[in-house]
Amino acid sequence: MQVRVRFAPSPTGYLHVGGARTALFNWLYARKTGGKFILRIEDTDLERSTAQAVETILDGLRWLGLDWDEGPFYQTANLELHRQKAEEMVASGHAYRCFCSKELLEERRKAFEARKLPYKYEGTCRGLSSQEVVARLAAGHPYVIRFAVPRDEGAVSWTDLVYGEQSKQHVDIEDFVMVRADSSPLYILSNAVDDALQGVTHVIRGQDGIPNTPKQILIYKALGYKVPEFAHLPLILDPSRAKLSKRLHGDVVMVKFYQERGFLPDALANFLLLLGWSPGDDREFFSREEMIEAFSFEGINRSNSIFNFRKGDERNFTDPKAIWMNAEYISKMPLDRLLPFVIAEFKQKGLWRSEYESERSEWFAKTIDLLRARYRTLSDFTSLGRPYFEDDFDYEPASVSKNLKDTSLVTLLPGLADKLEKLQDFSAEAVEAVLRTYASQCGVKAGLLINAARTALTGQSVGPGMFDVFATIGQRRSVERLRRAVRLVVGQSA
RNA sequence: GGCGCAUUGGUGUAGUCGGUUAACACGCAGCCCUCUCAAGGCUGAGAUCACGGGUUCGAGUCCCGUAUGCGCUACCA
Repeated sequence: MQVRVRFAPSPTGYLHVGGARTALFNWLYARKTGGKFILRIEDTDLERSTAQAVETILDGLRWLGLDWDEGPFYQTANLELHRQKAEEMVASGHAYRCFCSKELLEERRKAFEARKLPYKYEGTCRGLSSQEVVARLAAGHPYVIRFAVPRDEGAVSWTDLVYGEQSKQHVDIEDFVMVRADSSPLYILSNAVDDALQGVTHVIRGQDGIPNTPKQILIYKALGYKVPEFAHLPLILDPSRAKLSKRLHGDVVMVKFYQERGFLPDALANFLLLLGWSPGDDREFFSREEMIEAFSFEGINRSNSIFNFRKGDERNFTDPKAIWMNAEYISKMPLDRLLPFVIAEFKQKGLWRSEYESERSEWFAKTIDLLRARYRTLSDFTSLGRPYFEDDFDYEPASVSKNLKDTSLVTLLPGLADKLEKLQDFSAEAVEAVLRTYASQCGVKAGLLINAARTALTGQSVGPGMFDVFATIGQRRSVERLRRAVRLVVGQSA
Protein backbone atom coordinates (compact mmCIF):
# COMPACT_ATOMS: atom_id res chain seq x y z
CA MET A 1 0.00 0.00 0.00
CA GLN A 2 1.36 3.35 -0.96
CA VAL A 3 1.91 5.83 1.81
CA ARG A 4 -0.05 9.04 1.52
CA VAL A 5 0.58 11.86 3.95
CA ARG A 6 -0.59 15.41 3.99
CA PHE A 7 0.24 18.78 5.40
CA ALA A 8 -2.97 20.61 6.17
CA PRO A 9 -2.34 24.15 7.36
CA SER A 10 -5.06 26.65 7.95
CA PRO A 11 -4.17 29.84 6.13
CA THR A 12 -4.81 32.12 9.06
CA GLY A 13 -1.42 33.69 9.29
CA TYR A 14 1.94 32.67 8.02
CA LEU A 15 3.88 29.49 7.83
CA HIS A 16 5.53 29.27 11.21
CA VAL A 17 8.38 27.08 12.31
CA GLY A 18 6.12 24.52 13.97
CA GLY A 19 4.09 24.14 10.82
CA ALA A 20 7.22 23.99 8.75
CA ARG A 21 8.56 21.18 10.87
CA THR A 22 5.29 19.28 10.58
CA ALA A 23 5.45 19.73 6.83
CA LEU A 24 9.07 18.59 6.80
CA PHE A 25 8.32 15.41 8.72
CA ASN A 26 5.41 14.59 6.44
CA TRP A 27 7.54 15.24 3.41
CA LEU A 28 10.37 13.11 4.76
CA TYR A 29 8.09 10.20 5.40
CA ALA A 30 6.59 10.43 1.95
CA ARG A 31 9.98 10.59 0.31
CA LYS A 32 11.36 7.79 2.43
CA THR A 33 8.53 5.44 1.60
CA GLY A 34 8.05 6.45 -2.00
CA GLY A 35 4.64 7.78 -1.04
CA LYS A 36 2.76 10.92 -1.86
CA PHE A 37 2.90 14.22 -0.04
CA ILE A 38 -0.41 16.02 -0.29
CA LEU A 39 -1.02 19.65 0.46
CA ARG A 40 -4.42 20.65 1.68
CA ILE A 41 -5.47 24.11 2.73
CA GLU A 42 -7.95 24.03 5.57
CA ASP A 43 -9.68 27.25 4.78
CA THR A 44 -13.05 26.51 6.33
CA ASP A 45 -12.66 29.42 8.66
CA LEU A 46 -14.53 31.98 6.65
CA GLU A 47 -13.00 35.40 7.31
CA ARG A 48 -9.62 34.40 8.56
CA SER A 49 -8.45 32.80 5.36
CA THR A 50 -7.03 34.93 2.62
CA ALA A 51 -5.54 34.07 -0.73
CA GLN A 52 -2.46 35.97 0.28
CA ALA A 53 -1.99 33.90 3.39
CA VAL A 54 -2.19 30.76 1.27
CA GLU A 55 0.44 32.12 -1.07
CA THR A 56 2.74 32.85 1.84
CA ILE A 57 2.47 29.27 3.00
CA LEU A 58 3.14 27.89 -0.45
CA ASP A 59 6.11 30.23 -0.75
CA GLY A 60 7.55 29.01 2.50
CA LEU A 61 7.17 25.38 1.53
CA ARG A 62 8.73 25.95 -1.84
CA TRP A 63 11.58 27.85 -0.31
CA LEU A 64 12.23 25.00 2.10
CA GLY A 65 12.21 22.61 -0.80
CA LEU A 66 9.19 20.70 0.45
CA ASP A 67 7.55 19.94 -2.84
CA TRP A 68 4.11 18.38 -2.76
CA ASP A 69 2.79 15.76 -5.13
CA GLU A 70 -0.89 16.60 -4.99
CA GLY A 71 -2.82 19.74 -4.29
CA PRO A 72 -3.11 22.23 -2.97
CA PHE A 73 -6.63 21.08 -2.31
CA TYR A 74 -8.98 23.45 -0.63
CA GLN A 75 -11.20 22.17 2.09
CA THR A 76 -13.95 24.63 1.22
CA ALA A 77 -14.38 22.84 -2.10
CA ASN A 78 -15.81 19.82 -0.29
CA LEU A 79 -18.06 21.46 2.24
CA GLU A 80 -21.25 20.11 0.75
CA LEU A 81 -19.81 16.62 0.70
CA HIS A 82 -18.81 16.87 4.34
CA ARG A 83 -22.35 17.85 5.23
CA GLN A 84 -23.69 14.90 3.30
CA LYS A 85 -21.42 12.57 5.21
CA ALA A 86 -22.89 13.90 8.42
CA GLU A 87 -26.36 13.19 7.08
CA GLU A 88 -25.23 9.68 6.28
CA MET A 89 -24.23 9.25 9.87
CA VAL A 90 -27.61 10.54 11.01
CA ALA A 91 -29.27 8.02 8.72
CA SER A 92 -27.12 5.19 10.01
CA GLY A 93 -27.77 6.14 13.62
CA HIS A 94 -24.21 7.30 14.31
CA ALA A 95 -25.28 10.90 14.65
CA TYR A 96 -28.35 12.90 15.50
CA ARG A 97 -29.86 16.32 15.11
CA CYS A 98 -29.66 18.53 18.15
CA PHE A 99 -32.07 21.41 18.51
CA CYS A 100 -30.62 22.83 21.69
CA SER A 101 -29.86 26.48 21.26
CA LYS A 102 -26.35 27.78 21.52
CA GLU A 103 -27.44 30.20 24.21
CA LEU A 104 -28.96 27.50 26.35
CA LEU A 105 -25.85 25.35 26.14
CA GLU A 106 -23.65 28.32 26.85
CA GLU A 107 -25.64 28.98 29.99
CA ARG A 108 -25.37 25.43 31.18
CA ARG A 109 -21.69 25.31 30.53
CA LYS A 110 -21.13 28.44 32.51
CA ALA A 111 -23.18 27.13 35.37
CA PHE A 112 -21.08 24.00 35.50
CA GLU A 113 -17.84 25.85 35.20
CA ALA A 114 -18.84 28.19 37.98
CA ARG A 115 -19.09 25.14 40.21
CA LYS A 116 -15.90 23.72 38.74
CA LEU A 117 -17.72 20.72 37.37
CA PRO A 118 -16.85 19.13 34.07
CA TYR A 119 -19.45 19.89 31.49
CA LYS A 120 -20.35 17.63 28.63
CA TYR A 121 -23.42 17.95 26.50
CA GLU A 122 -25.96 15.77 28.24
CA GLY A 123 -27.49 14.40 25.07
CA THR A 124 -30.91 15.94 25.47
CA CYS A 125 -31.75 15.57 21.79
CA ARG A 126 -30.22 12.17 21.42
CA GLY A 127 -33.38 10.47 22.59
CA LEU A 128 -35.76 12.45 20.41
CA SER A 129 -38.24 10.24 18.60
CA SER A 130 -38.36 10.46 14.85
CA GLN A 131 -41.79 12.11 15.09
CA GLU A 132 -40.41 14.82 17.33
CA VAL A 133 -37.55 15.39 14.98
CA VAL A 134 -39.84 15.61 12.00
CA ALA A 135 -42.10 18.02 13.84
CA ARG A 136 -39.27 20.34 14.79
CA LEU A 137 -37.85 20.19 11.33
CA ALA A 138 -41.24 21.08 9.92
CA ALA A 139 -41.45 23.95 12.36
CA GLY A 140 -38.15 25.18 11.02
CA HIS A 141 -36.16 24.82 14.21
CA PRO A 142 -32.43 25.22 13.61
CA TYR A 143 -30.25 22.25 14.56
CA VAL A 144 -26.71 21.04 14.63
CA ILE A 145 -25.56 17.51 13.95
CA ARG A 146 -23.85 15.73 16.76
CA PHE A 147 -22.01 12.47 16.78
CA ALA A 148 -23.64 9.86 18.96
CA VAL A 149 -20.72 8.56 20.96
CA PRO A 150 -21.36 5.00 22.14
CA ARG A 151 -22.60 4.99 25.69
CA ASP A 152 -20.83 1.99 27.01
CA GLU A 153 -17.78 1.00 28.96
CA GLY A 154 -15.73 0.90 25.81
CA ALA A 155 -12.97 3.11 24.64
CA VAL A 156 -11.41 4.36 21.47
CA SER A 157 -7.81 3.32 21.20
CA TRP A 158 -5.05 3.52 18.73
CA THR A 159 -1.33 3.05 18.60
CA ASP A 160 0.29 6.35 18.01
CA LEU A 161 3.49 6.00 16.03
CA VAL A 162 5.18 8.44 18.39
CA TYR A 163 3.27 8.27 21.67
CA GLY A 164 2.43 4.61 21.65
CA GLU A 165 -0.79 3.10 22.97
CA GLN A 166 -3.49 5.68 23.40
CA SER A 167 -6.95 5.19 24.72
CA LYS A 168 -9.90 7.36 25.55
CA GLN A 169 -13.02 6.16 27.34
CA HIS A 170 -16.31 6.67 25.54
CA VAL A 171 -17.72 8.32 28.64
CA ASP A 172 -15.04 10.97 28.40
CA ILE A 173 -16.01 11.91 24.89
CA GLU A 174 -18.80 14.38 24.41
CA ASP A 175 -21.41 14.09 21.70
CA PHE A 176 -19.48 16.58 19.66
CA VAL A 177 -20.94 18.86 17.03
CA MET A 178 -19.98 18.08 13.43
CA VAL A 179 -22.26 20.43 11.53
CA ARG A 180 -23.24 23.91 12.57
CA ALA A 181 -26.77 25.30 12.64
CA ASP A 182 -26.02 27.07 9.38
CA SER A 183 -25.23 23.62 7.96
CA SER A 184 -21.52 24.24 7.57
CA PRO A 185 -19.27 21.39 8.66
CA LEU A 186 -16.74 21.73 11.45
CA TYR A 187 -13.06 21.05 11.26
CA ILE A 188 -13.35 17.78 13.14
CA LEU A 189 -15.58 16.42 10.38
CA SER A 190 -14.06 18.02 7.32
CA ASN A 191 -10.57 17.06 8.33
CA ALA A 192 -11.45 13.41 8.85
CA VAL A 193 -13.54 13.13 5.72
CA ASP A 194 -10.93 14.81 3.56
CA ASP A 195 -8.21 12.60 4.96
CA ALA A 196 -10.28 9.54 4.21
CA LEU A 197 -11.31 10.65 0.75
CA GLN A 198 -7.81 11.69 -0.16
CA GLY A 199 -6.58 8.29 0.92
CA VAL A 200 -4.34 9.57 3.68
CA THR A 201 -2.66 6.60 5.30
CA HIS A 202 -0.63 8.41 7.96
CA VAL A 203 -1.75 11.48 9.81
CA ILE A 204 1.37 13.28 10.98
CA ARG A 205 0.46 16.39 12.90
CA GLY A 206 1.16 18.37 16.04
CA GLN A 207 0.52 16.92 19.45
CA ASP A 208 -2.37 19.35 19.86
CA GLY A 209 -4.25 17.01 17.55
CA ILE A 210 -4.22 14.17 20.07
CA PRO A 211 -7.53 15.12 21.73
CA ASN A 212 -9.20 15.15 18.32
CA THR A 213 -7.99 11.74 17.35
CA PRO A 214 -10.54 9.59 19.19
CA LYS A 215 -13.37 11.66 17.78
CA GLN A 216 -12.03 11.34 14.31
CA ILE A 217 -11.55 7.62 14.66
CA LEU A 218 -15.21 7.43 15.63
CA ILE A 219 -16.09 9.29 12.45
CA TYR A 220 -13.92 7.07 10.28
CA LYS A 221 -15.55 3.99 11.68
CA ALA A 222 -19.08 5.35 11.43
CA LEU A 223 -18.48 6.12 7.80
CA GLY A 224 -16.86 2.80 7.10
CA TYR A 225 -13.48 4.26 6.32
CA LYS A 226 -10.21 2.63 7.10
CA VAL A 227 -8.63 4.30 10.11
CA PRO A 228 -5.23 5.76 9.23
CA GLU A 229 -2.11 5.60 11.33
CA PHE A 230 -1.44 8.56 13.58
CA ALA A 231 1.87 10.11 14.48
CA HIS A 232 1.73 13.12 16.75
CA LEU A 233 4.65 15.46 17.02
CA PRO A 234 5.78 17.25 20.18
CA LEU A 235 5.17 20.96 20.20
CA ILE A 236 7.70 23.74 19.86
CA LEU A 237 7.52 26.19 22.74
CA ASP A 238 9.11 29.50 23.58
CA PRO A 239 11.71 29.86 26.37
CA SER A 240 8.96 30.44 28.92
CA ARG A 241 7.28 27.31 27.62
CA ALA A 242 4.41 29.07 25.99
CA LYS A 243 3.09 28.03 22.65
CA LEU A 244 4.77 29.82 19.78
CA SER A 245 2.59 32.41 18.16
CA LYS A 246 2.99 35.31 15.82
CA ARG A 247 1.09 37.56 18.16
CA LEU A 248 3.37 36.83 21.09
CA HIS A 249 6.69 36.37 19.37
CA GLY A 250 6.51 38.26 16.13
CA ASP A 251 8.62 37.48 13.13
CA VAL A 252 11.05 34.98 14.67
CA VAL A 253 8.46 32.25 14.48
CA MET A 254 7.82 32.78 10.80
CA VAL A 255 9.63 30.98 8.04
CA LYS A 256 9.62 34.14 6.00
CA PHE A 257 11.75 35.80 8.63
CA TYR A 258 14.52 33.28 8.05
CA GLN A 259 14.19 33.75 4.36
CA GLU A 260 14.67 37.48 4.80
CA ARG A 261 17.43 37.27 7.37
CA GLY A 262 19.64 35.25 5.08
CA PHE A 263 19.09 31.66 6.09
CA LEU A 264 19.79 28.84 3.73
CA PRO A 265 16.70 26.67 3.39
CA ASP A 266 18.78 23.56 3.92
CA ALA A 267 20.15 24.94 7.15
CA LEU A 268 16.73 25.83 8.51
CA ALA A 269 15.36 22.45 7.52
CA ASN A 270 18.33 20.76 9.18
CA PHE A 271 17.77 22.74 12.36
CA LEU A 272 14.06 22.00 12.36
CA LEU A 273 14.76 18.33 11.78
CA LEU A 274 16.68 18.19 15.03
CA LEU A 275 13.91 19.84 16.99
CA GLY A 276 12.08 16.80 18.28
CA TRP A 277 13.89 14.21 16.27
CA SER A 278 17.28 12.61 16.46
CA PRO A 279 18.97 9.88 14.48
CA GLY A 280 20.00 8.09 17.66
CA ASP A 281 23.65 8.84 17.12
CA ASP A 282 25.80 11.95 17.07
CA ARG A 283 25.14 13.08 13.54
CA GLU A 284 23.86 16.62 13.19
CA PHE A 285 24.29 17.50 9.57
CA PHE A 286 21.95 15.99 7.07
CA SER A 287 21.61 16.53 3.40
CA ARG A 288 18.09 16.01 2.13
CA GLU A 289 19.03 12.52 1.03
CA GLU A 290 20.50 11.72 4.42
CA MET A 291 17.43 13.06 6.21
CA ILE A 292 15.18 10.91 4.11
CA GLU A 293 17.35 7.91 4.73
CA ALA A 294 17.62 8.47 8.48
CA PHE A 295 14.11 9.61 9.30
CA SER A 296 11.88 7.38 11.34
CA PHE A 297 9.04 7.78 13.82
CA GLU A 298 11.09 5.99 16.47
CA GLY A 299 13.50 8.89 16.49
CA ILE A 300 10.82 11.39 17.40
CA ASN A 301 10.96 12.67 20.91
CA ARG A 302 7.83 12.83 23.05
CA SER A 303 8.52 15.97 24.99
CA ASN A 304 8.02 19.46 23.71
CA SER A 305 11.10 21.30 22.62
CA ILE A 306 11.98 24.89 23.19
CA PHE A 307 12.84 27.36 20.54
CA ASN A 308 15.62 29.15 22.33
CA PHE A 309 15.59 32.75 21.30
CA ARG A 310 15.73 35.98 23.22
CA LYS A 311 14.03 39.13 22.25
CA GLY A 312 16.23 42.13 21.64
CA ASP A 313 19.46 40.20 21.24
CA GLU A 314 20.70 41.19 17.82
CA ARG A 315 23.60 38.80 17.70
CA ASN A 316 21.34 35.93 18.62
CA PHE A 317 18.29 37.11 16.79
CA THR A 318 16.95 33.57 16.86
CA ASP A 319 17.91 30.24 18.37
CA PRO A 320 21.75 30.29 18.56
CA LYS A 321 21.93 26.76 17.32
CA ALA A 322 19.95 27.66 14.23
CA ILE A 323 22.38 30.49 13.52
CA TRP A 324 25.33 28.23 14.14
CA MET A 325 23.86 25.67 11.78
CA ASN A 326 23.38 28.30 9.12
CA ALA A 327 26.94 29.52 9.57
CA GLU A 328 28.21 25.98 9.21
CA TYR A 329 26.31 25.56 6.00
CA ILE A 330 27.57 28.84 4.62
CA SER A 331 31.18 28.08 5.31
CA LYS A 332 31.21 24.37 4.59
CA MET A 333 28.89 23.74 1.67
CA PRO A 334 30.28 23.51 -1.87
CA LEU A 335 30.94 27.02 -3.10
CA ASP A 336 29.09 26.56 -6.34
CA ARG A 337 25.95 25.68 -4.42
CA LEU A 338 26.30 28.67 -2.13
CA LEU A 339 26.95 31.17 -4.89
CA PRO A 340 23.42 31.30 -6.30
CA PHE A 341 22.11 32.26 -2.86
CA VAL A 342 24.73 34.95 -2.45
CA ILE A 343 24.04 36.29 -5.89
CA ALA A 344 20.34 36.50 -5.09
CA GLU A 345 21.22 38.38 -1.93
CA PHE A 346 23.33 40.87 -3.89
CA LYS A 347 20.60 41.41 -6.43
CA GLN A 348 18.03 41.92 -3.75
CA LYS A 349 20.17 44.50 -1.99
CA GLY A 350 20.96 46.27 -5.24
CA LEU A 351 24.66 45.51 -5.06
CA TRP A 352 24.86 43.19 -8.01
CA ARG A 353 27.04 44.17 -10.95
CA SER A 354 26.97 42.55 -14.34
CA GLU A 355 30.77 42.23 -14.30
CA TYR A 356 30.41 39.66 -11.49
CA GLU A 357 29.08 37.24 -14.04
CA SER A 358 31.56 38.11 -16.73
CA GLU A 359 35.13 39.32 -16.31
CA ARG A 360 34.91 39.53 -12.54
CA SER A 361 33.12 36.24 -11.92
CA GLU A 362 36.20 34.45 -10.71
CA TRP A 363 37.10 37.32 -8.42
CA PHE A 364 33.59 37.39 -7.07
CA ALA A 365 33.60 33.69 -6.30
CA LYS A 366 37.02 33.87 -4.66
CA THR A 367 36.00 36.81 -2.54
CA ILE A 368 32.85 35.08 -1.36
CA ASP A 369 34.94 32.05 -0.57
CA LEU A 370 37.33 34.20 1.42
CA LEU A 371 34.56 35.82 3.43
CA ARG A 372 32.20 32.99 4.10
CA ALA A 373 34.15 31.31 6.87
CA ARG A 374 33.16 34.04 9.28
CA TYR A 375 29.70 34.93 8.10
CA ARG A 376 26.58 33.54 9.64
CA THR A 377 23.85 34.64 7.28
CA LEU A 378 23.59 35.52 3.62
CA SER A 379 22.83 39.09 4.63
CA ASP A 380 26.30 39.35 6.11
CA PHE A 381 27.75 39.28 2.62
CA THR A 382 26.09 42.55 1.71
CA SER A 383 26.31 44.22 5.11
CA LEU A 384 29.60 43.18 6.65
CA GLY A 385 30.94 42.35 3.22
CA ARG A 386 30.13 45.68 1.69
CA PRO A 387 33.69 47.13 1.79
CA TYR A 388 34.86 44.29 -0.38
CA PHE A 389 32.47 45.21 -3.14
CA GLU A 390 31.72 48.90 -2.80
CA ASP A 391 33.83 51.98 -2.24
CA ASP A 392 31.43 53.69 0.08
CA PHE A 393 31.26 51.92 3.39
CA ASP A 394 31.20 52.91 7.02
CA TYR A 395 34.16 52.93 9.36
CA GLU A 396 33.18 51.34 12.62
CA PRO A 397 34.09 53.78 15.40
CA ALA A 398 35.46 51.01 17.58
CA SER A 399 37.69 49.85 14.80
CA VAL A 400 38.98 53.37 14.14
CA SER A 401 39.72 54.05 17.77
CA LYS A 402 41.43 50.71 18.19
CA ASN A 403 43.54 50.57 15.05
CA LEU A 404 44.06 54.16 13.97
CA LYS A 405 44.94 55.79 17.24
CA ASP A 406 48.70 55.89 16.71
CA THR A 407 49.47 59.32 15.26
CA SER A 408 52.54 58.07 13.45
CA LEU A 409 50.10 56.39 11.09
CA VAL A 410 49.57 59.78 9.53
CA THR A 411 52.86 59.27 7.73
CA LEU A 412 53.05 55.48 7.83
CA LEU A 413 49.83 54.93 5.92
CA PRO A 414 50.71 57.12 2.94
CA GLY A 415 54.23 55.69 3.03
CA LEU A 416 52.88 52.19 2.77
CA ALA A 417 50.53 53.30 0.03
CA ASP A 418 53.49 54.63 -1.96
CA LYS A 419 55.33 51.35 -1.66
CA LEU A 420 52.32 49.28 -2.61
CA GLU A 421 51.53 51.51 -5.53
CA LYS A 422 54.82 50.54 -7.11
CA LEU A 423 54.16 46.80 -6.90
CA GLN A 424 53.98 44.97 -10.21
CA ASP A 425 52.36 41.84 -8.87
CA PHE A 426 49.75 42.70 -6.25
CA SER A 427 49.53 39.26 -4.72
CA ALA A 428 49.03 38.52 -1.03
CA GLU A 429 52.61 37.30 -0.80
CA ALA A 430 54.03 40.36 -2.50
CA VAL A 431 52.02 42.72 -0.34
CA GLU A 432 53.13 40.89 2.76
CA ALA A 433 56.76 41.19 1.77
CA VAL A 434 56.44 44.90 1.09
CA LEU A 435 54.55 45.62 4.26
CA ARG A 436 56.88 43.70 6.52
CA THR A 437 59.94 45.27 4.96
CA TYR A 438 58.43 48.71 5.29
CA ALA A 439 57.51 48.07 8.91
CA SER A 440 61.02 47.08 9.86
CA GLN A 441 62.46 50.01 7.93
CA CYS A 442 60.26 52.34 9.93
CA GLY A 443 60.98 50.48 13.15
CA VAL A 444 57.38 49.63 13.89
CA LYS A 445 55.69 46.31 14.38
CA ALA A 446 54.06 44.83 11.33
CA GLY A 447 50.92 44.39 13.38
CA LEU A 448 50.51 48.12 13.68
CA LEU A 449 50.38 48.50 9.93
CA ILE A 450 48.33 45.37 9.41
CA ASN A 451 45.64 46.39 11.83
CA ALA A 452 45.62 49.96 10.67
CA ALA A 453 45.30 48.75 7.12
CA ARG A 454 42.39 46.56 8.09
CA THR A 455 40.47 49.51 9.35
CA ALA A 456 41.59 51.66 6.44
CA LEU A 457 40.52 49.12 3.83
CA THR A 458 37.40 47.68 5.42
CA GLY A 459 36.37 49.98 8.24
CA GLN A 460 36.28 46.92 10.46
CA SER A 461 38.59 45.34 12.97
CA VAL A 462 37.82 41.79 12.03
CA GLY A 463 38.13 39.91 8.80
CA PRO A 464 40.19 37.45 6.79
CA GLY A 465 43.96 37.44 6.76
CA MET A 466 44.94 40.98 5.88
CA PHE A 467 47.16 40.15 2.93
CA ASP A 468 44.32 38.27 1.32
CA VAL A 469 42.18 41.30 1.94
CA PHE A 470 44.70 43.48 0.12
CA ALA A 471 44.79 41.13 -2.81
CA THR A 472 41.03 40.93 -2.95
CA ILE A 473 40.37 44.61 -2.72
CA GLY A 474 43.05 45.24 -5.29
CA GLN A 475 45.96 47.59 -5.75
CA ARG A 476 44.20 50.78 -6.81
CA ARG A 477 41.54 50.62 -4.14
CA SER A 478 43.91 49.54 -1.41
CA VAL A 479 46.27 52.42 -2.08
CA GLU A 480 43.39 54.86 -2.19
CA ARG A 481 41.91 53.64 1.03
CA LEU A 482 45.23 53.77 2.86
CA ARG A 483 45.60 57.42 1.89
CA ARG A 484 42.01 58.21 2.60
CA ALA A 485 42.32 56.84 6.14
CA VAL A 486 44.83 59.47 7.19
CA ARG A 487 42.12 61.94 8.01
CA LEU A 488 40.64 59.37 10.39
CA VAL A 489 43.91 59.18 12.30
CA VAL A 490 44.05 62.91 12.59
CA GLY A 491 40.44 63.11 13.52
CA GLN A 492 41.05 60.56 16.18
CA SER A 493 43.98 62.34 17.77
CA ALA A 494 42.45 65.78 17.57
C1' G B 1 -12.64 21.58 37.11
C1' G B 2 -12.23 17.21 33.49
C1' C B 3 -9.38 14.31 29.93
C1' G B 4 -4.64 13.55 27.84
C1' C B 5 0.71 14.12 27.08
C1' A B 6 5.37 15.23 28.94
C1' U B 7 9.56 15.98 32.71
C1' U B 8 18.07 14.14 31.45
C1' G B 9 23.06 20.62 32.58
C1' G B 10 20.68 27.46 29.93
C1' U B 11 19.01 25.10 24.88
C1' G B 12 18.64 20.75 21.34
C1' U B 13 19.33 15.68 22.12
C1' A B 14 21.74 10.37 23.28
C1' G B 15 21.41 6.93 26.96
C1' U B 16 19.81 -0.24 23.43
C1' C B 17 17.55 -6.24 27.39
C1' G B 18 18.00 -1.76 34.53
C1' G B 19 24.95 -2.60 35.86
C1' U B 20 31.44 1.23 36.92
C1' U B 21 33.21 8.50 36.95
C1' A B 22 25.31 10.25 32.70
C1' A B 23 27.39 11.07 26.39
C1' C B 24 27.21 14.55 22.02
C1' A B 25 26.09 19.37 19.97
C1' C B 26 24.87 24.70 20.64
C1' G B 27 25.83 28.51 24.00
C1' C B 28 29.31 30.24 27.93
C1' A B 29 34.65 30.80 30.11
C1' G B 30 39.85 30.08 29.39
C1' C B 31 44.21 28.50 26.63
C1' C B 32 46.74 27.43 21.89
C1' C B 33 47.12 29.22 16.92
C1' U B 34 47.53 34.30 14.98
C1' C B 35 47.93 40.63 11.88
C1' U B 36 42.20 40.80 13.89
C1' C B 37 37.90 37.92 13.92
C1' A B 38 35.84 33.40 12.59
C1' A B 39 37.30 28.51 11.92
C1' G B 40 40.29 24.65 14.04
C1' G B 41 42.76 22.22 18.43
C1' C B 42 42.71 21.75 23.79
C1' U B 43 40.67 22.58 28.65
C1' G B 44 36.82 24.04 31.92
C1' A B 45 32.24 25.56 34.40
C1' G B 46 27.34 23.71 34.22
C1' A B 47 22.69 17.72 35.68
C1' U B 48 21.85 15.16 43.27
C1' C B 49 18.56 12.47 35.44
C1' A B 50 11.24 17.18 38.56
C1' C B 51 10.04 15.29 43.62
C1' G B 52 8.53 11.19 46.98
C1' G B 53 7.88 6.19 47.65
C1' G B 54 8.51 1.20 45.92
C1' U B 55 10.60 -3.37 43.04
C1' U B 56 15.90 -4.96 42.80
C1' C B 57 22.29 -6.89 44.89
C1' G B 58 21.85 -2.51 41.70
C1' A B 59 17.18 2.45 38.41
C1' G B 60 17.86 8.14 34.36
C1' U B 61 16.16 3.26 32.63
C1' C B 62 10.46 -0.79 35.69
C1' C B 63 5.80 0.34 39.09
C1' C B 64 2.79 3.82 42.07
C1' G B 65 1.90 8.67 43.83
C1' U B 66 2.82 14.03 43.93
C1' A B 67 4.31 18.47 41.65
C1' U B 68 5.11 21.35 37.51
C1' G B 69 4.54 22.43 32.39
C1' C B 70 1.92 21.90 28.00
C1' G B 71 -2.30 20.44 24.95
C1' C B 72 -7.51 19.79 24.44
C1' U B 73 -11.92 20.96 26.95
C1' A B 74 -16.23 26.05 21.19
C1' C B 75 -21.98 25.67 16.48
C1' C B 76 -12.18 27.88 15.94
C1' A B 77 -8.78 25.26 12.84
